[in-house]
Amino acid sequence: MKEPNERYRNFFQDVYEVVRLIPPGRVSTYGAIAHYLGSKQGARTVGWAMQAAHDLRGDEYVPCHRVINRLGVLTGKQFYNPPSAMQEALEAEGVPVIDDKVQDFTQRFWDPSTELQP
DNA sequence: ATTCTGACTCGTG
DNA sequence: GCACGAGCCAGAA
Repeated sequence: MKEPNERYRNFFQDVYEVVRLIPPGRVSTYGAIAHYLGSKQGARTVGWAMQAAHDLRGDEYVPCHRVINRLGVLTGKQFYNPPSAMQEALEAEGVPVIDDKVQDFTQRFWDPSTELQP
């Protein structure tokens, strides 16, 4: 995963890989992914990566609907078309969403640093 | 090159 | 519990 000679680590590509590893029915947060990648507070960059990943299709597809903020709110739903697509995608996987908030967020939270052992 | 913004998060008051 | 400010990184103007 990590090249020993990489000066500029592609934050985006790393984010994509981690997001792709999120199991269906589980959700993760920007901060958790950023923390797993080494940045303590680079959560904004993760969100930016999601926006860039919005166009990816096929093998490059990234389930960005499973990535939400730390409060369990679908902050990025307004970037979907239609905005309700994100909520429906989660509910289709068995994740109940009420008022743009994921129910049982703590149980469904998937932390790569914890669930994904190196 | 400099400035500003943003799918975020944390510490204070 | 809520509001404000600071920190971090990538891209656009």
